[in-house]
Amino acid sequence: MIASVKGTRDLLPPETRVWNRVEAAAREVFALYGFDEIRTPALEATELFVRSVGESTDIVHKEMYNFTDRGGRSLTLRPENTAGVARAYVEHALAQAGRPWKLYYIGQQFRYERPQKGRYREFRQIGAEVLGPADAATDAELLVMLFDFLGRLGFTGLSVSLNSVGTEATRPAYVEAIRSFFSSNEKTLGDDDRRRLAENPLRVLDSKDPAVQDLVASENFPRMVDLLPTLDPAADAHHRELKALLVASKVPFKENPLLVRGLDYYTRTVFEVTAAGLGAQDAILGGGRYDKLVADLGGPRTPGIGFAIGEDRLVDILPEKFRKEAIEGARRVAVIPLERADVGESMTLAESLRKDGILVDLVTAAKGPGHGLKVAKKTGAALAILLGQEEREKGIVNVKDLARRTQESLPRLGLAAALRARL
RNA sequence: GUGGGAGUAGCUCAGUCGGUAGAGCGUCGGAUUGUGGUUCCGAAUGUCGCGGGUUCGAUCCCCGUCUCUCACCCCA
Repeated sequence: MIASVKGTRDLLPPETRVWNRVEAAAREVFALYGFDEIRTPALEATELFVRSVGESTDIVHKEMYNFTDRGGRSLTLRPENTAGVARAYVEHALAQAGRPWKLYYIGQQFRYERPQKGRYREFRQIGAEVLGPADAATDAELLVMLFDFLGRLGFTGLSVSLNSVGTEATRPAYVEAIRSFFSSNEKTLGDDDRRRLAENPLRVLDSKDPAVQDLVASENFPRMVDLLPTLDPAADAHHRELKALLVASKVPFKENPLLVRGLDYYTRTVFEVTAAGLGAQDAILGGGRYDKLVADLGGPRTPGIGFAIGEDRLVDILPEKFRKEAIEGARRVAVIPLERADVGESMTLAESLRKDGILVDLVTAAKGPGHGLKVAKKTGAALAILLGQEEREKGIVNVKDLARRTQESLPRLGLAAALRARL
């Protein structure tokens, strides 16, 4: 047997119904906010991720599926989708349109990691990006849209963690402050945190080491939000305006001065939503502003902000009501011809019912009515229509309610309406 | 890349102190050839994850490996 490759999985019915409903809700909500879909290739030049996601990240130096193609090009299966969107923005000179671009995507991403709960090598993300505007209202609107979407899925009690990590201009000063703080506490740092401090200092704020967590939570630990008013008054004003807008829009958020993001391109606003029930991988979505990314990719200096939702994780903790409704879906009718001679008539009947908008599953190859009913029940039909010689001659059908175990004879004329009343 | 747990029938699992395996559910056939879910009878399940070692003999012990799973790392 050939099995699916490590860290990938098949999504089978009826689970695919749930995924489809989630994606349909995303498309619906995002459209309401003026977003359009963008589809970028799963395969990109390796250089794209090196320059955007950043060489200091694990994603780039050990988690990418990259290979050299037959033409000698270094290609990579995208580990995230923001870089691809930014690349397309530059490549197609979208800046020339003189308008903000509000884009969303739904698609597979690939990272070569050890799989665990909520973490796969092939996973799906639903994301949105706004390219152009840099004002706080853009950030706020994006989060309003996000919670509109989450609310539609039935999530309650979720809240977004919010922080500002400053800009490219202020980052070095902040990193310096972090390093000097730890210079006196270096011995409490483990190997991982020592490495972080050297390679990607902001990540130390994310440490799971209790001793380090205590230090980071202590009063004299430098926090970006505290430094912002002096280091970068504009970013500080942006941050404060965003918070005010979120309060006004009733977006549930919590300030978290220790929140940082793993990707190098984030500036100013960063946010994350975590949820219970996902084990150690508890972030269902993350995002932030990336005001320098487009310029880094050779485009015109264009600010941007976006989020990416881990669809696999989202589906994993989806409220039961939404999941149930998606799986049960529209109620269906099974049409069961009793004999071979009844198949033609059954197909005609099925077609006419479908024209009236009824979901019909024609059960062919049934070995007798008993077997046909069994199959109908197993495929989840609500009603079963039995059609044989006797029914054909009388111009009726026998309709069984599979849940109630009742049967009644109904005339062929006006059958669709009669069925709809029973579905 | 590191560490823990697990791999036996389609599914959930039991079992053999080393003598090539069983239950329930499901599937298939029949009782009932135009009416299912109840009941009864019968049948098929499977290189016991894969490879090697020890042994007269390994599903069981040992080693390796793969996959799943949880955690670290990292992140959605």
